[in-house]
Amino acid sequence: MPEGHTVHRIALQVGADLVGPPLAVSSPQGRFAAGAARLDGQRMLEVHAVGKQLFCTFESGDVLRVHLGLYGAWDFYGRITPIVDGQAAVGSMGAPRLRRVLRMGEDEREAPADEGGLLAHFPPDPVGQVRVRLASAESVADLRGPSACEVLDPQEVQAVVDRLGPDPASTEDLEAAGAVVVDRITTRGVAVGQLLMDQSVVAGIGNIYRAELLFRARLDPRTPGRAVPGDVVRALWRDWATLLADGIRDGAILTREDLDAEGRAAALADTALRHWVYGRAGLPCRVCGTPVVVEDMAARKLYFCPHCQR
DNA sequence: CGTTGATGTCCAC
DNA sequence: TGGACCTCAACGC
Repeated sequence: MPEGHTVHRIALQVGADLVGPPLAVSSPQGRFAAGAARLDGQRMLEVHAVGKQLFCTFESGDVLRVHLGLYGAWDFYGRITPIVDGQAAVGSMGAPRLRRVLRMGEDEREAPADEGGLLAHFPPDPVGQVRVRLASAESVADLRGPSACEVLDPQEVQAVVDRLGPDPASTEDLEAAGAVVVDRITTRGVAVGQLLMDQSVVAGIGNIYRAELLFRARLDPRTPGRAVPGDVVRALWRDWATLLADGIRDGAILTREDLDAEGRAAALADTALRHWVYGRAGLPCRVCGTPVVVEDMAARKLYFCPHCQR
């Protein structure tokens, strides 16, 4: 579920509803009891995402670092402020609603407000294994299934960030960041398909964005980094910035630029229509009709069109 | 109702 | 390189 766009959306949601007031921080599951006790009662001053990492800074200077791993998720309850223009902008007229979001899958699930009677009472009882609950008087965020959840000091945060490549959604100077990515790709003998997944090369790309970026560039994922022209890497970086911004806006990975408004709406409603090649092994390439290939690359599934991507 | 696999990363061998 | 982590939807029977 979580490629970079998801984590940036979570940062926006946490920022909208949990930054500011004193928070009750707990670990209903118990596995984060010590960390929760350290944060309990503090205000969150700031939250931001870098790549797939989420950082929440508290007034003591403690920073909560969360990585969702393969199947982590946040559930929000209570006041949930709309975060994105269009459907509903931060600070727009859109009224906050009682609902639940960000539950598994590429899609954000908005469950009926009364599902399972969860919202009959507020705050709702934790469901299942909740590693951390952040609760204000009006909003609750529950974290489940993360691969990382820990309290760091600012120096430790900096060390984590320093190990990450650029993230276009947390970088002011896109061109300078692009130069870093060009250097980190064009000097390596490793396949470009592997390098795009390497968070120390460029941050936030996961298996779907990897496959789709390479298709959009018509680039063979197996090409060694040093065999990819610098301007092609530069274009990949700019395309990543575009796709990431779209993903943060849409709450979904929709990479097809061939769709009209109606087609986009259909694709947002149906994962099977969203991608050029990801998840389409054996199905005809949407451009040339050649069956899409899937093969293993560094223990992950790699999808590509053997005709278009040469 | 049991099995499988997934948008990720780390660690031991 | 393979397993562990830890969760749940999708699928098969």
